[in-house]
Amino acid sequence: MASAGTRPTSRDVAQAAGVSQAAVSLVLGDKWRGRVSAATAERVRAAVRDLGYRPNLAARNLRLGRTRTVLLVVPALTTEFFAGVYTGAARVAAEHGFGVVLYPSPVGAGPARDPFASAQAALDGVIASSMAADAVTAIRGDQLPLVMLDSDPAGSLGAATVNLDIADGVRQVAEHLLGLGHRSFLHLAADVPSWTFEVRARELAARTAAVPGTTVRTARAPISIEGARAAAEAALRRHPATAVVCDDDKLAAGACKAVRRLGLRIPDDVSVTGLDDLALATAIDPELTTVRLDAELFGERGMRALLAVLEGRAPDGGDIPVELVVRGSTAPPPAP
Amino acid sequence: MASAGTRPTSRDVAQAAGVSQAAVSLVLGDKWRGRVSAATAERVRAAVRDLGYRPNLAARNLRLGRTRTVLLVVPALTTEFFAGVYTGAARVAAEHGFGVVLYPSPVGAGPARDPFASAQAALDGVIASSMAADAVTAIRGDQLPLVMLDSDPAGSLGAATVNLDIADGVRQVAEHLLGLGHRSFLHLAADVPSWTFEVRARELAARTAAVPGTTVRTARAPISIEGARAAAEAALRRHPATAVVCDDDKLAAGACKAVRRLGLRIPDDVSVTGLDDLALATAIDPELTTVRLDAELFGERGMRALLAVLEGRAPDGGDIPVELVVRGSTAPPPAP
DNA sequence: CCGCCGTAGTTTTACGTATAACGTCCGCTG
DNA sequence: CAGCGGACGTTATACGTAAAACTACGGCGG
Repeated sequence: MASAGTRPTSRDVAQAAGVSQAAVSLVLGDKWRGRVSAATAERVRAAVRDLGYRPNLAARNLRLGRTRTVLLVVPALTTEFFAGVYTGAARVAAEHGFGVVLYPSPVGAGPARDPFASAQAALDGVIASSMAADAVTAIRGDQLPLVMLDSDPAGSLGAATVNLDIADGVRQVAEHLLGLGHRSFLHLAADVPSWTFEVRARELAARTAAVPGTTVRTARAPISIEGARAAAEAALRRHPATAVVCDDDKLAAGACKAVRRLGLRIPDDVSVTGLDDLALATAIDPELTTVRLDAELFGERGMRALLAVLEGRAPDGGDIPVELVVRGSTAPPPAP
Repeated sequence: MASAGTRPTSRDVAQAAGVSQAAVSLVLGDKWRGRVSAATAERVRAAVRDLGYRPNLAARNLRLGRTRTVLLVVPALTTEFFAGVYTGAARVAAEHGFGVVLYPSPVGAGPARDPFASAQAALDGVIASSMAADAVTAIRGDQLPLVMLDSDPAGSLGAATVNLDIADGVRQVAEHLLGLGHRSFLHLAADVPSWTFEVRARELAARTAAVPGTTVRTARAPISIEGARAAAEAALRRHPATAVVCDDDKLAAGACKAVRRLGLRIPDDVSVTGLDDLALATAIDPELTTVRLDAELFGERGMRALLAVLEGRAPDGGDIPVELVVRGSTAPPPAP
């Protein structure tokens, strides 16, 4: 019996059950068939319960050379989007006996201190949002299996990638607004250097360029409601537009405030669209026309891709489809 | 030199530098003064850089018997509040060489599967939100140092607690509304069994009871905008009120939608208050009068308390002050 | 000249687990 | 009846690190 205050080890269990430490390991590892009698196995399990034994994970990880733990690197958790990503990833991970540890990259912290130093856990692999890419560069030293979420397939450090079909989402938004008759756009862009935001800009430009007489101006804003409000208000004051296309729902919420400040109504005078479909989208009035992203599926696919890499298989590709959700913030432009 | 594909160990470094493994450990642990010459130490560091050596954390954790990692157990990450808690806790942790791992307790998952099985990391301690208390009961088996956030000091499983002064926040809200002249209240309560929500109800009842002629009715709602809207709408339809006090900002956003659905205006006909001061509070129109909680300080204090417990010191008490933020959603009630 | 201390290391051990390798005993088959 | 294989274990070892215990040597005070 271990002295009080010390956690019991498998050896303590063995002693209590009157067997060797190896037998305990076999029973707990469920590898005892044909090696230990059922009666002995039950005696071991009883001793485990009695002593409240829990295996020392550090020792197990050392012995096995793997941890069955992966790190999910996300930008700051100020949006519930990554909650969904985590949920999806964690579910798939659990099905395969893995755990997921979250590393919210300190926002704007530059090329972050090594995430491993911070999340001291020993890891088998990493899933990283491209929005936290600067934190990930530190990972390249270690040759840990890596999956990038929403990253440029070309320049993704050679890692596997899983992407949402953002281009299709922007296409749907553009065609919805063009179909309503809008011809003058403000693109409220996120002030974040990230491939996925570049895709938005590129696709919007391409779709509007296809319709003659259409103008698109761009304003950049930090992803915060107040920052977006200020940027949108300034931009609209200089160059009025009938449609404001925002890179995400938070920016759209700010844009709505800007429009109202200018004495205009939504959607009668100005239409506004978001992207994400957060809770925020239905909290504001009118509710936001936006693009729904399936965050959980995103996380699931990310985890599946990482498992594939870990097992030496090729991750299966294919972008994740997205869906336009039309609500009350879009309508035909006012008659001239 | 380790064979390609294998991570170099401290022994590989030792061989490359022409010293013993122990010397490497001394140099890396910064305990070499008087034990290893400066020249040799530099040779070791060069070898570390050359080989790209990184210590095996599993081995270190096993050897030291501690991990310098703590677990932060939170309810689902669907609010940015816990992002702040994490940030604060992680900052303090980093100052002390600790890392923080996040475990978002699966919402409504009942007495959760052992969080350790999920977050496979070996841990030195746990900080847990009382809203994820059911997940924490599993922890009691292990005698890990535990700090509870916003938990009943009486029934907190004997763990240290750190609390926000929620009672004071509710008091400020009540006096603000009573001062404006409101006498008929609806308390939109969170449908979550948690001590901190009980405190809200108790304090609101106490403050309003002090003013004759005041009525308070209670409606319970799940913490989601749509759920809150439905609950508030039904409650207001049965018993009109001039002030809706909500247990958090999300509920308040739903309440605002309910009020508008009933054809009433905010704040002219009905005042609404929240609690949290999330981004949501300033996203809606009018902006929400609410109580600002300092999430980062909360996380900081939680981590400091855990460090105190780990070092055998007594955590210093004292609730964290909160602050009423008056915005556009509250005004005097309409004249009768 | 002896003992002692400081410097500069090395050798050895322990952390707790998983598993390969090794023993027994016994019943059965050829 | 020799021998063999399955059931039921045990013994021994390795994972990579940190640190205690040990070695060796040069200089210096008494």
